[in-house]
Amino acid sequence: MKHCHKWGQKLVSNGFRLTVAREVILDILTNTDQHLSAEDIYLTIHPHNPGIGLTTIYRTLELLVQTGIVLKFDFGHGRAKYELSEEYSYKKHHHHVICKKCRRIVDYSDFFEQEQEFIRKAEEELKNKFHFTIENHFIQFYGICPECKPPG
Amino acid sequence: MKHCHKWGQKLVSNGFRLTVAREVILDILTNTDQHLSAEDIYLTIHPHNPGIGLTTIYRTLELLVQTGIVLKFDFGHGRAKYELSEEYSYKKHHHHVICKKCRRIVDYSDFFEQEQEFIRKAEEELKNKFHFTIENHFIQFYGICPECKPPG
DNA sequence: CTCTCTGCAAAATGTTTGCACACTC
DNA sequence: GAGTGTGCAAACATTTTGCAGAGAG
Repeated sequence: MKHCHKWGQKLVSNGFRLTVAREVILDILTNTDQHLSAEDIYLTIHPHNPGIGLTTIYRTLELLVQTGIVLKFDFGHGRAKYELSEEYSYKKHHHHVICKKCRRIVDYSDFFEQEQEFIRKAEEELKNKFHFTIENHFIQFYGICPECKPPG
Repeated sequence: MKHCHKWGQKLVSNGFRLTVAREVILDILTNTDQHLSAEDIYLTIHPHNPGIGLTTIYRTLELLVQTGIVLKFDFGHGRAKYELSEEYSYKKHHHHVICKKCRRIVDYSDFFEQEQEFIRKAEEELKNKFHFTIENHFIQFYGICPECKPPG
């Protein structure tokens, strides 16, 4: 067993078991650089682990979101997408650029200094003005990618 | 008839008719400061216009999104929410702060200068780096509102 | 008279739940 | 054994679609 992953400890310390299904799902999420839907994960897993059903995937993802290991995104395309949260991912914190036509999602993490500063300040301002405790933020840009752009 | 609304002209000039159902739906959207789901609109309309069905509302909203009159939001709560786009709304451009517990959505449009500047620059950068044509952006902060905060 | 728009009922889609069994501690 | 975790099938909620009729130009 490879309890070496940070998320393994997190799960166990939260009183959950590190089952095969959960390991497999977390492995997929760890080794992809994409944003996967429950079904994406199911299809990836299924050839090697036909025993793991869609239900388990949904339940595991919900668990992982609750535990803060995974982030759930809604890009408005009818199905939720999941990715490891910054703390458990090799990827840096990033925002998303989404093509309205082909639905391609591009990560964008080359923030200029201003961006970090903006977020920090915005969260502070929201705290002062609305007394919200901000936990996270989603910044998404929608547009047309070069491939989908009409020629000319 | 009150063809006076900006959206009336927009619809007609795009080759669509300004029907009663469409007018009613647009009136609701014009006169609310909330983010309405298809069902919200249906329930608001129904007492006065029992003839307008949910299907029509969905079809109208889709039409309005295509035409750019309405923006569709997905806050991850299972149903899409709609509001007039800046161009057709009395409201200023704004971002959203969402309570994770009670799902309350607060608009937030008191941008400090930095925010506008950040968006302008980000869009420019995305254009240069990924050759995306950016059409709009969604900035959402998630957290816990004061009412939902555990006391103490 | 044509073409858009609409309601109804049915379908489709993504997600959740009930239940009985399997597995771990 | 007690309690967690799971698959299957069924339930669910939201949204979409087929079709035939109503209404506008």
